[in-house]
This record gives sequence, structure tokens and C-alpha cells, in this order.
Amino acid sequence: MTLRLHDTATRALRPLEPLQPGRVGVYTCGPTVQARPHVGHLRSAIALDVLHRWLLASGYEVVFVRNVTDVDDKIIHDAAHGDEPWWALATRMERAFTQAYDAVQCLPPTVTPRVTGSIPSITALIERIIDRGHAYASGGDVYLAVRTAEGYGALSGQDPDALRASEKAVAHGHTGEKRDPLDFALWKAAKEGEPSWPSPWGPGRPGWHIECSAMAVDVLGEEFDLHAGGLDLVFPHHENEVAQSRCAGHPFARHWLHHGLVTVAGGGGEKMSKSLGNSTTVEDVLRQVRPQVLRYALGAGHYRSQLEWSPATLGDAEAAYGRIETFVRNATEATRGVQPGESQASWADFAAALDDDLGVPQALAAVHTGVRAGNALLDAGDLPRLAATLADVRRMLAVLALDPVEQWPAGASDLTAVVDALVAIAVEARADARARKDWERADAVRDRLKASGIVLEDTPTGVRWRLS
RNA sequence: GGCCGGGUGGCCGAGUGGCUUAGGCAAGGGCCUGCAAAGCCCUGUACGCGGGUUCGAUUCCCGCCCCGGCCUCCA
Repeated sequence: MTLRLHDTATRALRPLEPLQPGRVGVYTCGPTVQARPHVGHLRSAIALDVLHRWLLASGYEVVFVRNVTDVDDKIIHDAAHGDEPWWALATRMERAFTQAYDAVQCLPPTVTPRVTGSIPSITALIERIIDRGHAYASGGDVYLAVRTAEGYGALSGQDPDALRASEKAVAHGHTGEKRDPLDFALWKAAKEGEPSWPSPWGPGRPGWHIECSAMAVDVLGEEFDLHAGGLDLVFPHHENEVAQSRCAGHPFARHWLHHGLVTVAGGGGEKMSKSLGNSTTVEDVLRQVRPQVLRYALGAGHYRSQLEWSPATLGDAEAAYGRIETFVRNATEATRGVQPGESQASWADFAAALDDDLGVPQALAAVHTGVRAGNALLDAGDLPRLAATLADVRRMLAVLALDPVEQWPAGASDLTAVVDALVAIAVEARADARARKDWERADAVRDRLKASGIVLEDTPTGVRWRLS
């Protein structure tokens, strides 16, 4: 089995063929740490985390790079209007992103390069591009001469002449003179009061796109396996990354993967973004639901699909994930100490689904098939085969970071044992009443527990309780 | 205006030139239960509109309508 992934450059499914067998290098464009993360950012991280985990599960050694853009126009602007230095804002927000990623169990990247830590690589790369005749300095800025970049527009399907005709394509905020409106800044001369670093062209800071080219090549080399990011980055960001990297003589990424965006129901259905003022922060959501439910809500669809965020989204996820959790909990209790018996077939379907462009929805169908089969075995009391099914289901869930046992254990303040003991007293009282066929009294006990949020379930092997 | 992607049963959400036509939620029926809860079984016959290709299209082609992304910072 080989993993096939959609490649933006060819608009087709292509097998992932690593440069070095057994090792995959992935570069993904991380956040600009300007504001708190919203659920769209997390959707991105979760989609790529499934890729990361599936590569690991498939036996690859993975170098997963996710950069942090910690200096840019907006950070400088916001910090200037607030009461803290730009680097303090960036650090504070980077921490918020890290917390959000951790909360939903995204594996940490192998390395997290930052723009402010990569200035020498960036200036060296720009010099190389200038030396090769594809960039020029002007008024302290340096621009890439887009017309000298062979194949410009191929990744995103843009026609340079058509772009030229579109006034919008002209980048803003430059101080030097461009030779062509399509040219974009590799280096921006410092304006009054802005952070800057020394360079051969005077004090300044990197343009938006060059950082990623420099950091990717720093870690992964001049040619690497996969570059990923949101669909909104295809143009101009990724197109420009390709252009400047090729102008530097680097083959760059062999495969391009882009995930769909989160849109907002109601308000016109447009993309969730900070600048449109329609974003829901991760913090807000995690006050409403458990992180595993948010992970399910953002990760259950296909990564290339658009995900519409609506008031129903979290409720739907709670219900769907709840079914899985219920099975894992019930089966775990029932099979405690039982050796797994005959193995089930779900894993093969699951693996085939993920190998086919990370088909998470179909992979989840395999999980649910396992859950249904497992519930039937639970009813039948076939514990050895139930144990095998449970192991299978949990193995699948682990790849999606949705295993209720391993990945989302109860916290340190867990009072399960205490409640267990207390509920036992009530259950005994109810059992006495039931033995006398005093249904009224028995139901009263159950109703009182329910009012406190504890649901009792009678099973062939005894009474179990759960929080409603 | 240019370049992409999409419109699937009550809802979410896969997928395919015909075959048992995912999965979840919700709904109805049944089983289990003292009653519940949880679970299992069964049921619904959907693919925006109009043409075309085809023995046959939801799936391919053309046109139209609608929605989203990019062309400006953006996951």
C-alpha cells in the first residue's frame, strides 16, 4: 500500500515518493502570531496532524517543519497600537497557538523555525537570487523580477499577463521602484520605528514569502518531499515561494498539499478570518466543549473540503464522538483482563481509506463498523473477540488522535473512584427496592442521580454509571 | 473580469458509469428491559436545473443557476 495525495501543482492524485526511502520531509506554513488562534487555524493543524500521524503509522521517519511568522506588518501595527513591544505580542500569541495545538493533541513539529531566527539564511538566499540575475535592489528594498522566473503561475494556475491586468495583483507598502508591477519584495527597507536587521541593502526585514523558502531549505534541503498549507496560500504565497526558490536554483517542494478552509454559516458563508471579523476563537469553543469534541468536529471531514462552521457543528460532533466513546468505555470495562481473540478486518479498510488521499470520512466509517460489530459482541458476551475488536478500534482512533483512553484520559483531578464508591451506595439501595419490586422507590433513586448528572445503565453484568 | 473548487436523502458527510448504491445524527418499527438507559436489527430510495454522449449517468461532456476560495494580509 502506498499513500497517494492530491498534488496542487498537477491537480491530480499522486503517490508520495520520498526522496529518501523511509523518510519524509514536510514543510507547512504555520501561523502569523498576531492574534489568538481561531478554529480555522486549528482545522489546518488537525488536517496536517492526521497526515503526520499517518506517515508515522505507515513506518516513515518524518521531519515535520512548521514555521512561525513572528514579525510582519500586522504584528508591528498591533503592537504599536497596544502597550507592548512587537516581540512580546508575538511571543504571547505563539504561546496561545501552542496551547491550542496541544489542547487538541496535535503532535509537536520536529522543528519550529522562526523568521526572527532565520535572518542570515534569508539574506544569504536573497543574495544568491540577485547573483543569479533574478532579483534587484531598489531604495533599500529587494524585488524578485517575476518575469525572469520561468513558469511563474504554474502552481496556482495564474497567467502572469492576466495578473498584470488585475490591479489587485500589485503588492502594496513598498518604498523602492519596481521594474514590473508583478515583482514582489524579498526584502523591505525599514521604515521609521520599525524593527530591522542589517543587510547588504541597508536595514530592513524580510518580505512575506522569502522566509518560508529560506526556512524550508535550511531544514529540509534544496529539494524536499511535501509542502502543505491552506488553500488561501496557493496564490500568491506558495507561487512566490516556488518562484524565488527556483530562481535560487533550488528544485524546492516535490508535492503540494492544500487543505480547505472553514467558512461561517449565516454571515454570507464566507471564510473564517480575523480580518473579516467572523472568527470563533479556540478559547471560546473550549469553554463549551471538550477538546476531543472540537478535534472531531474539525477533523471528521475530508481535509480538502470546505468546512462550514455553524451552531450545530459542535453538537453533531458531540453525538458522533459520544457513540465511539461509549463503546470504548463499555468494551474496556467488559474486557478488563481478557486476552484479545480473533482479529477483525476493519483496519484494512481504515488503512486503505487513509492511503487514498487521507480519506478520513471513510476511515471513520471503518471505525464505526468496528464499533457496531463490537457492540454486538458486547451484547453477545463474546469477550475474547470483543477485546480484539476493541484493540482494532483503538488502533484506528489513535491514528486520528481520538482514542478516548490513550489520548484523552481523565485529568489529575479525576474523582471517578470517589463517585464510584458513592454511586455504589445508591445502587445498593436501588437494588434492594428492585428486589422488592418497589419500582417507584427504585426509579426515585435513579431520578435523583440523574438530576445530579449521573445516568445509570442496567447491564447483564451489573449496573454502570456515566456522566450525562 | 480572470483562475480554481463545490451544489448528494430531514441534517452532517463520503462515493461511484450499472452491482448489497458509505458512515454518523435525527425519525419510524422491532428486539432487549419491571420501566429506562445503552445496544442490536429493520425502514426511508438522495444526488442544483436543462440538454447531450451512452444499452444505461448522480457519476462523462456542454450550457445555465447558485455557493465558496484566490487575484490584497490570511490556515
